[in-house]
Amino acid sequence: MHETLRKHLEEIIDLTDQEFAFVLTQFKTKDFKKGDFIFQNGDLIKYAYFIISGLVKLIHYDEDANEHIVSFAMEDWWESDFNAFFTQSEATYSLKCLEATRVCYISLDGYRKLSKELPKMRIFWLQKSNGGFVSSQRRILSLLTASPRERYEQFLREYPSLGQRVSKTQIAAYLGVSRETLSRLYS
Amino acid sequence: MHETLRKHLEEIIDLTDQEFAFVLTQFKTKDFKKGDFIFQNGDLIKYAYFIISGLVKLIHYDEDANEHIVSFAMEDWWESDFNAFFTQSEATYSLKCLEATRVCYISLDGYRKLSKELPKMRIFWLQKSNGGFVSSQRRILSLLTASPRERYEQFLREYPSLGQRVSKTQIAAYLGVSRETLSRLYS
DNA sequence: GTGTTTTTGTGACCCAAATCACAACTGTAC
DNA sequence: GTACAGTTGTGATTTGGGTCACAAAAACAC
Repeated sequence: MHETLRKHLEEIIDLTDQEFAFVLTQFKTKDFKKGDFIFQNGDLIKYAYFIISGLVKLIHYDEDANEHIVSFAMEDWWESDFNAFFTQSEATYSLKCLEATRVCYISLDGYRKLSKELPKMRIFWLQKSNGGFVSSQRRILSLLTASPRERYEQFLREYPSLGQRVSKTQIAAYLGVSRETLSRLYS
Repeated sequence: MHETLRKHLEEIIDLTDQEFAFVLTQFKTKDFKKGDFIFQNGDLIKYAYFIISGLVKLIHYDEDANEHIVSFAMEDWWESDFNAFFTQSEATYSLKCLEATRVCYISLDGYRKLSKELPKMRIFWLQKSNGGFVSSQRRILSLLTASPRERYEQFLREYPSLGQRVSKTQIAAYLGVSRETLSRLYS
């Protein structure tokens, strides 16, 4: 099971068995059921989560309790309220499971310890962070320029598997359109 | 003049005079006039830019040649088409000066050399990258949830100086609304 | 299985924002 | 100074997408 994590790390950096064993000392594993919250808006965020299996959504509730999806995350992705994690403060987002999900999670201390004792982890995290930044900018551009139909097509192109795995209601909340508008796009 | 860069780095990491001197060997400086392009859509992106003074916009042109502003960047900010920079490929964005602008720029080789010889530079870049990611997510949320008026207010709160420095037309292209709609917000 | 909740499609209606158009008001160049 | 380009406000008109409402179809619980 930890092989998933190892393979993920080794896409970017090489690790000896000892090094990986050390990495693992900083992680714990936990299972969540469909519908569970990994954390909620207002919680103190102690951990960053690596998803071994399953599917989650990072959401924000507006004043009218409408849900907006900041991102989906599935197998092999990292997720957290990273602002709250790095500043060890309270979440403005919530993380909710769309499927039964298994995660490995690490504390900020663990994160720092790994960075310090195993400097190549910083290379790993830097690359992940850059990747996240670049894809956020792509999403901003999509929201600025594209019509609902185009956004939906981009979404399907970018995450083909999610087209099936996730309800239209969820996709609509991710694209920033109403459920009804999304429904009418392909009719 | 290089003091701007040094102070900026030292907000995150400490540097000796020698270390900073080494950092400087990897940078060059260049001046641009108002209206100049630092790079354009299609250019091979060799550099990342640190802005010493001035103001630029990172833009994308859609099929109808309408301009959409992905981000503004001013004194003390980094900017580039980071995807193109890290993969040494062609820009999908353009970077244009809204004011006369002086930049320090660094190549990907320089970036790597610095990271290697001065590992704390990785700490610096990781922190910058995380910051960029977090603020992009905030912008995504704003585009998903907020009305044009709210987005404008958030913009003024986040970048009070830009409210004066930048024309309404530019702000509208950043907020994703038409010039006319923005104009009607405060009348 | 049956009953209940969630998801999806579709119609009717409405409104916020886009678009088009024009005039007044900056600048800034020479 | 005059000329010219860019910026801003504001009206008239259109339209894409939101909202409300309801029914069919899946998914889930027990």
